Amino acid sequence: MKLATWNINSIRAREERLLTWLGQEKPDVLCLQETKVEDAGFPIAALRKAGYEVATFGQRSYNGVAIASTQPLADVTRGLGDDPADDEARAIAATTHGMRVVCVYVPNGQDLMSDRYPYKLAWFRRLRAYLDRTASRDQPLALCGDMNVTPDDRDVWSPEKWQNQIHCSPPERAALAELAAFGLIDAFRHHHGDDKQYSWWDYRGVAFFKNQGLRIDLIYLTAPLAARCTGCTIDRNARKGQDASDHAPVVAVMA
DNA sequence: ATGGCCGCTATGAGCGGA
Repeated sequence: MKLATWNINSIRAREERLLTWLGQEKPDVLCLQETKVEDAGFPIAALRKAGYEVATFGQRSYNGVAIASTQPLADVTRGLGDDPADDEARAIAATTHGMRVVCVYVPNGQDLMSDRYPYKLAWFRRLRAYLDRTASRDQPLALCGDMNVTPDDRDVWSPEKWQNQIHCSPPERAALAELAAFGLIDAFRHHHGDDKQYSWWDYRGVAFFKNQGLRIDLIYLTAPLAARCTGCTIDRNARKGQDASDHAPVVAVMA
């Protein structure tokens, strides 16, 4: 069973690329972030034609998450369910292929002085509370998505340049660690020792060519799923060429 | 030191992204 996550950076701008990738990689479940479209504009028919059921939680212009699966999606929930005033579409969950799948797009935070920074840190606490409230570390659960934080310096092309910058600040890393303390294993790190591989590269300049990236797109697995996980890879090829998202897909394989 | 690219929008410049 193949489980993937991909910050697609606009589902409408990336539809053809996504369908090509699905045809090549054939994941059983795919979590999408930054779909950037309201649900009515999501290309559900095209995905259905490709063999996927889809649950969406979108909004205009920004954010937006979705889960696609080759099997039915049950018990779909949208948002974190704790704050009706927060209308940012950043979380969707569903049960499929015998596991609970939680797909998230964590707030970027902009910079450490922005009011988006405390919102980001609070969002991590809310996500942890959501897991505590709705799930168990003993169930097969995958938390996938764009965490917008590098877990540690192995996930940063230049820790010196990025020290205390957004995505790398100690409070963000502590918030991510506190989330993982729910009982989650970073599938990529679990299988790759100290490898420096990235899932995002800046569009500007030669960042991708020079492999100046960050690993911020993660697949977290509870122990029952991690025990079945035989590998986790970052599909750097999907970042190549014209009209690529600035993020690469991350793929985990479960026996 | 700064910006460099990209997608979005009751677009034509500004915002957010990371």
